[in-house]
Amino acid sequence: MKNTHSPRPKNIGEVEQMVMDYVWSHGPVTAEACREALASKRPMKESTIRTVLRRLEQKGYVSHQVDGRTFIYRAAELRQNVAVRAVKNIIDRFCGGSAEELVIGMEDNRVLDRKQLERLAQKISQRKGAKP
Amino acid sequence: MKNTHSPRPKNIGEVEQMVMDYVWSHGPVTAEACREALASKRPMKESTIRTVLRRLEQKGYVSHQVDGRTFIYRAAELRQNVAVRAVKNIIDRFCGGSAEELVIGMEDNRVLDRKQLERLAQKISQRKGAKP
DNA sequence: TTGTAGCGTTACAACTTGTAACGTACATAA
DNA sequence: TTATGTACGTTACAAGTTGTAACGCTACAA
Repeated sequence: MKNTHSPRPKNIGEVEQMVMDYVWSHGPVTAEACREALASKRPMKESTIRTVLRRLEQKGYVSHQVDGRTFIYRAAELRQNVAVRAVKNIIDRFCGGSAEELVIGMEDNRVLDRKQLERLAQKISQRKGAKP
Repeated sequence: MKNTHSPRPKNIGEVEQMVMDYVWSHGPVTAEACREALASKRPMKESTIRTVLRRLEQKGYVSHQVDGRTFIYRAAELRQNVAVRAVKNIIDRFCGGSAEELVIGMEDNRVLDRKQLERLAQKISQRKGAKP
Protein backbone atom coordinates (compact mmCIF):
# COMPACT_ATOMS: atom_id res chain seq x y z
CA MET A 1 0.00 0.00 0.00
CA LYS A 2 1.48 3.28 -1.10
CA ASN A 3 0.46 6.41 0.64
CA THR A 4 -0.19 9.69 -1.05
CA HIS A 5 -0.82 12.43 1.42
CA SER A 6 -3.32 14.92 0.15
CA PRO A 7 -3.66 18.23 1.95
CA ARG A 8 -5.64 17.55 5.05
CA PRO A 9 -9.06 19.14 5.00
CA LYS A 10 -10.29 21.48 7.65
CA ASN A 11 -11.67 19.47 10.49
CA ILE A 12 -15.03 20.13 11.95
CA GLY A 13 -15.71 20.41 15.66
CA GLU A 14 -18.55 18.92 17.62
CA VAL A 15 -20.70 22.01 17.82
CA GLU A 16 -19.85 22.86 14.25
CA GLN A 17 -21.06 19.44 13.23
CA MET A 18 -24.35 19.97 15.05
CA VAL A 19 -24.88 23.25 13.30
CA MET A 20 -24.09 21.72 9.93
CA ASP A 21 -26.52 18.91 10.62
CA TYR A 22 -29.20 21.47 11.16
CA VAL A 23 -28.31 23.50 8.11
CA TRP A 24 -28.27 20.37 5.99
CA SER A 25 -31.56 19.10 7.33
CA HIS A 26 -33.48 22.35 7.17
CA GLY A 27 -32.72 24.61 4.30
CA PRO A 28 -31.23 28.09 4.58
CA VAL A 29 -31.35 29.44 8.11
CA THR A 30 -30.67 32.52 10.12
CA ALA A 31 -28.35 32.43 13.08
CA GLU A 32 -31.26 32.91 15.43
CA ALA A 33 -33.33 30.11 13.94
CA CYS A 34 -30.35 27.85 14.24
CA ARG A 35 -29.76 28.86 17.81
CA GLU A 36 -33.34 28.23 18.79
CA ALA A 37 -33.43 24.88 17.08
CA LEU A 38 -30.37 23.67 18.91
CA ALA A 39 -31.27 25.33 22.19
CA SER A 40 -32.51 22.18 23.90
CA LYS A 41 -29.51 20.08 22.91
CA ARG A 42 -26.98 22.84 23.14
CA PRO A 43 -27.85 26.24 24.61
CA MET A 44 -25.77 28.97 23.06
CA LYS A 45 -25.69 32.73 23.27
CA GLU A 46 -26.34 34.67 20.11
CA SER A 47 -22.76 35.65 19.64
CA THR A 48 -21.68 32.05 20.01
CA ILE A 49 -23.81 30.64 17.23
CA ARG A 50 -22.75 33.50 15.03
CA THR A 51 -19.10 32.82 15.63
CA VAL A 52 -19.66 29.19 14.79
CA LEU A 53 -21.45 30.04 11.57
CA ARG A 54 -18.77 32.51 10.61
CA ARG A 55 -16.08 29.90 11.14
CA LEU A 56 -18.04 27.37 9.15
CA GLU A 57 -18.13 29.86 6.36
CA GLN A 58 -14.38 30.37 6.55
CA LYS A 59 -13.97 26.64 6.30
CA GLY A 60 -16.19 26.59 3.27
CA TYR A 61 -19.05 24.61 4.72
CA VAL A 62 -21.65 27.33 4.39
CA SER A 63 -22.12 30.57 2.56
CA HIS A 64 -24.38 33.44 3.38
CA GLN A 65 -26.51 35.87 1.58
CA VAL A 66 -27.85 39.10 3.02
CA ASP A 67 -31.57 39.71 3.32
CA GLY A 68 -32.10 43.19 4.65
CA ARG A 69 -30.03 43.17 7.79
CA THR A 70 -30.21 39.44 8.21
CA PHE A 71 -27.73 36.82 7.11
CA ILE A 72 -29.18 33.73 5.51
CA TYR A 73 -26.78 30.83 5.78
CA ARG A 74 -26.96 27.85 3.51
CA ALA A 75 -24.84 24.78 3.05
CA ALA A 76 -22.13 25.32 0.46
CA GLU A 77 -22.02 21.63 -0.35
CA LEU A 78 -24.27 18.65 -0.10
CA ARG A 79 -23.81 16.60 3.01
CA GLN A 80 -23.09 13.61 0.85
CA ASN A 81 -20.32 15.36 -1.00
CA VAL A 82 -18.63 16.38 2.19
CA ALA A 83 -18.85 12.80 3.37
CA VAL A 84 -17.38 11.54 0.14
CA ARG A 85 -14.51 13.97 0.30
CA ALA A 86 -13.79 12.97 3.86
CA VAL A 87 -13.77 9.34 2.84
CA LYS A 88 -11.61 10.09 -0.15
CA ASN A 89 -9.15 11.65 2.17
CA ILE A 90 -9.02 8.58 4.33
CA ILE A 91 -8.54 6.43 1.29
CA ASP A 92 -5.65 8.56 0.13
CA ARG A 93 -4.02 8.53 3.52
CA PHE A 94 -4.52 4.92 4.40
CA CYS A 95 -5.03 2.96 1.24
CA GLY A 96 -2.86 4.58 -1.35
CA GLY A 97 -5.92 5.65 -3.26
CA SER A 98 -7.52 2.26 -3.69
CA ALA A 99 -10.96 2.13 -2.19
CA GLU A 100 -11.73 -1.43 -3.09
CA GLU A 101 -10.00 -3.16 -0.25
CA LEU A 102 -11.57 -0.68 2.05
CA VAL A 103 -15.06 -1.53 0.96
CA ILE A 104 -14.34 -5.21 1.33
CA GLY A 105 -12.93 -4.49 4.74
CA MET A 106 -16.20 -2.83 5.55
CA GLU A 107 -17.90 -6.14 5.46
CA ASP A 108 -15.27 -7.84 7.56
CA ASN A 109 -15.76 -5.11 10.07
CA ARG A 110 -19.52 -5.20 9.83
CA VAL A 111 -19.82 -1.64 8.65
CA LEU A 112 -21.79 -3.07 5.79
CA ASP A 113 -23.61 -6.33 6.31
CA ARG A 114 -24.17 -8.89 3.61
CA LYS A 115 -27.59 -7.53 2.69
CA GLN A 116 -26.26 -4.05 2.21
CA LEU A 117 -23.44 -5.39 0.12
CA GLU A 118 -25.91 -7.15 -2.11
CA ARG A 119 -28.04 -4.09 -2.56
CA LEU A 120 -24.84 -2.26 -3.25
CA ALA A 121 -23.78 -4.69 -5.94
CA GLN A 122 -27.21 -4.38 -7.45
CA LYS A 123 -27.09 -0.62 -7.53
CA ILE A 124 -23.69 -0.75 -9.09
CA SER A 125 -24.88 -3.05 -11.84
CA GLN A 126 -27.86 -0.82 -12.46
CA ARG A 127 -25.45 1.97 -13.10
CA LYS A 128 -23.30 0.01 -15.48
CA GLY A 129 -25.06 1.61 -18.41
CA ALA A 130 -25.16 5.12 -16.99
CA LYS A 131 -23.43 7.82 -18.93
CA PRO A 132 -19.92 8.75 -17.80
CA MET B 1 -30.92 11.33 6.85
CA LYS B 2 -30.76 10.80 10.58
CA ASN B 3 -27.55 11.47 12.32
CA THR B 4 -26.22 9.39 15.15
CA HIS B 5 -23.13 10.90 16.68
CA SER B 6 -20.71 8.27 17.82
CA PRO B 7 -17.88 9.33 20.07
CA ARG B 8 -15.37 11.05 17.91
CA PRO B 9 -12.14 9.12 17.55
CA LYS B 10 -8.79 10.58 18.42
CA ASN B 11 -7.48 12.42 15.45
CA ILE B 12 -4.04 11.83 14.12
CA GLY B 13 -1.60 14.59 13.25
CA GLU B 14 0.61 14.87 10.24
CA VAL B 15 3.80 13.62 11.83
CA GLU B 16 1.87 10.99 13.70
CA GLN B 17 0.49 9.78 10.41
CA MET B 18 3.98 9.54 8.94
CA VAL B 19 5.16 7.50 11.86
CA MET B 20 2.16 5.20 11.63
CA ASP B 21 2.79 4.73 7.93
CA TYR B 22 6.25 3.56 8.75
CA VAL B 23 5.16 1.28 11.55
CA TRP B 24 2.50 -0.21 9.32
CA SER B 25 4.86 -0.71 6.41
CA HIS B 26 7.78 -2.16 8.34
CA GLY B 27 6.93 -4.36 11.24
CA PRO B 28 7.81 -3.65 14.86
CA VAL B 29 10.30 -0.82 15.22
CA THR B 30 12.37 0.96 17.77
CA ALA B 31 12.16 4.70 18.19
CA GLU B 32 15.61 5.09 16.73
CA ALA B 33 14.93 2.97 13.66
CA CYS B 34 11.82 4.99 13.08
CA ARG B 35 13.67 8.25 13.47
CA GLU B 36 16.38 7.24 11.04
CA ALA B 37 13.89 6.02 8.48
CA LEU B 38 12.01 9.31 8.49
CA ALA B 39 15.11 11.45 8.82
CA SER B 40 15.23 12.51 5.19
CA LYS B 41 11.57 13.45 4.98
CA ARG B 42 11.31 14.73 8.50
CA PRO B 43 14.33 15.22 10.70
CA MET B 44 13.50 14.77 14.34
CA LYS B 45 15.46 14.71 17.56
CA GLU B 46 15.34 11.51 19.56
CA SER B 47 13.06 12.93 22.19
CA THR B 48 10.67 14.12 19.52
CA ILE B 49 10.09 10.77 17.89
CA ARG B 50 9.69 9.23 21.30
CA THR B 51 7.06 11.72 22.31
CA VAL B 52 5.21 11.02 19.10
CA LEU B 53 5.32 7.28 19.67
CA ARG B 54 4.19 7.67 23.25
CA ARG B 55 1.24 9.77 22.15
CA LEU B 56 0.37 7.26 19.47
CA GLU B 57 0.32 4.64 22.15
CA GLN B 58 -2.00 6.73 24.32
CA LYS B 59 -4.29 7.08 21.35
CA GLY B 60 -4.24 3.33 20.89
CA TYR B 61 -2.51 3.23 17.55
CA VAL B 62 0.55 1.33 18.73
CA SER B 63 1.60 -0.73 21.67
CA HIS B 64 5.07 -1.48 22.90
CA GLN B 65 6.92 -4.36 24.37
CA VAL B 66 10.20 -4.12 26.23
CA ASP B 67 13.29 -5.87 24.97
CA GLY B 68 16.06 -5.30 27.45
CA ARG B 69 16.10 -1.54 27.75
CA THR B 70 14.59 -0.99 24.36
CA PHE B 71 10.97 -0.40 23.46
CA ILE B 72 9.66 -2.23 20.47
CA TYR B 73 6.64 -0.50 19.05
CA ARG B 74 4.14 -2.27 16.87
CA ALA B 75 0.84 -1.26 15.31
CA ALA B 76 -2.06 -2.07 17.57
CA GLU B 77 -4.41 -2.39 14.63
CA LEU B 78 -4.19 -3.09 10.96
CA ARG B 79 -4.04 -0.04 8.81
CA GLN B 80 -7.11 -1.23 7.00
CA ASN B 81 -9.10 -1.50 10.20
CA VAL B 82 -8.22 1.98 11.23
CA ALA B 83 -9.29 3.19 7.84
CA VAL B 84 -12.56 1.33 8.09
CA ARG B 85 -13.28 2.72 11.52
CA ALA B 86 -12.57 6.21 10.30
CA VAL B 87 -14.94 5.70 7.41
CA LYS B 88 -17.55 4.19 9.67
CA ASN B 89 -17.36 7.28 11.75
CA ILE B 90 -17.97 9.48 8.78
CA ILE B 91 -20.89 7.34 7.78
CA ASP B 92 -22.41 7.64 11.22
CA ARG B 93 -21.94 11.36 11.31
CA PHE B 94 -23.02 12.19 7.80
CA CYS B 95 -25.17 9.44 6.50
CA GLY B 96 -27.16 8.17 9.42
CA GLY B 97 -25.36 4.87 9.24
CA SER B 98 -26.14 3.98 5.66
CA ALA B 99 -23.04 3.52 3.59
CA GLU B 100 -24.74 2.69 0.36
CA GLU B 101 -25.51 6.16 -0.82
CA LEU B 102 -22.02 7.09 0.08
CA VAL B 103 -20.50 4.46 -2.13
CA ILE B 104 -22.72 5.48 -4.98
CA GLY B 105 -21.71 9.07 -4.35
CA MET B 106 -18.15 7.92 -4.67
CA GLU B 107 -18.66 7.29 -8.30
CA ASP B 108 -20.43 10.56 -8.91
CA ASN B 109 -17.49 12.24 -7.28
CA ARG B 110 -14.96 10.12 -9.14
CA VAL B 111 -13.49 8.63 -6.02
CA LEU B 112 -14.17 5.31 -7.65
CA ASP B 113 -14.28 5.13 -11.39
CA ARG B 114 -16.49 2.78 -13.35
CA LYS B 115 -13.79 0.12 -13.65
CA GLN B 116 -13.19 0.06 -9.95
CA LEU B 117 -16.89 -0.16 -9.31
CA GLU B 118 -17.10 -3.15 -11.59
CA ARG B 119 -14.24 -4.92 -9.90
CA LEU B 120 -15.92 -4.05 -6.67
CA ALA B 121 -19.21 -5.57 -7.70
CA GLN B 122 -17.34 -8.64 -8.81
CA LYS B 123 -15.55 -9.01 -5.52
CA ILE B 124 -18.78 -8.59 -3.67
CA SER B 125 -20.42 -11.33 -5.69
CA GLN B 126 -17.48 -13.61 -5.08
CA ARG B 127 -18.05 -13.19 -1.42
CA LYS B 128 -21.76 -13.89 -1.58
CA GLY B 129 -21.16 -17.45 -0.48
CA ALA B 130 -18.54 -16.69 2.14
CA LYS B 131 -19.31 -17.74 5.67
CA PRO B 132 -20.30 -15.00 8.10
C1' DT C 1 -33.97 60.16 19.44
C1' DT C 2 -33.61 56.19 21.61
C1' DG C 3 -34.11 51.28 22.01
C1' DT C 4 -32.97 47.16 19.89
C1' DA C 5 -32.05 43.60 16.39
C1' DG C 6 -28.21 41.72 14.02
C1' DC C 7 -23.69 41.64 13.01
C1' DG C 8 -18.31 41.95 13.66
C1' DT C 9 -14.26 42.30 16.87
C1' DT C 10 -11.82 40.72 20.41
C1' DA C 11 -10.75 37.60 24.02
C1' DC C 12 -9.92 33.65 26.58
C1' DA C 13 -9.56 28.95 28.30
C1' DA C 14 -8.95 24.16 27.15
C1' DC C 15 -7.10 21.10 24.13
C1' DT C 16 -4.03 19.35 20.34
C1' DT C 17 0.24 18.88 17.83
C1' DG C 18 5.09 19.46 16.79
C1' DT C 19 9.27 20.10 18.85
C1' DA C 20 12.74 19.57 22.08
C1' DA C 21 15.82 20.42 26.43
C1' DC C 22 16.73 18.17 30.45
C1' DG C 23 16.86 14.53 33.94
C1' DT C 24 17.11 9.65 35.36
C1' DA C 25 18.23 4.79 35.34
C1' DC C 26 21.06 1.34 33.85
C1' DA C 27 24.77 -1.07 31.42
C1' DT C 28 29.44 -1.28 30.04
C1' DA C 29 34.20 0.10 29.24
C1' DA C 30 38.20 1.85 31.43
C1' DT D 1 34.48 1.59 40.81
C1' DT D 2 33.80 5.35 38.08
C1' DA D 3 32.94 7.58 33.74
C1' DT D 4 30.19 7.34 29.56
C1' DG D 5 26.79 6.46 26.63
C1' DT D 6 22.01 4.56 25.75
C1' DA D 7 17.16 4.69 26.13
C1' DC D 8 13.58 6.41 28.18
C1' DG D 9 10.29 9.75 30.88
C1' DT D 10 9.12 14.59 32.42
C1' DT D 11 8.34 19.00 31.50
C1' DA D 12 7.71 22.87 28.57
C1' DC D 13 6.41 25.85 25.04
C1' DA D 14 4.57 27.88 20.80
C1' DA D 15 1.12 27.65 17.36
C1' DG D 16 -3.25 26.25 16.04
C1' DT D 17 -8.22 24.75 16.95
C1' DT D 18 -12.63 24.91 19.24
C1' DG D 19 -16.20 26.41 22.35
C1' DT D 20 -17.84 30.25 24.52
C1' DA D 21 -19.05 34.85 25.08
C1' DA D 22 -18.78 40.06 26.33
C1' DC D 23 -18.80 44.35 23.97
C1' DG D 24 -19.49 47.60 20.64
C1' DC D 25 -21.24 49.41 16.22
C1' DT D 26 -24.96 50.48 12.87
C1' DA D 27 -29.35 50.80 10.86
C1' DC D 28 -34.15 50.67 11.41
C1' DA D 29 -38.60 51.19 14.16
C1' DA D 30 -41.35 53.55 17.42
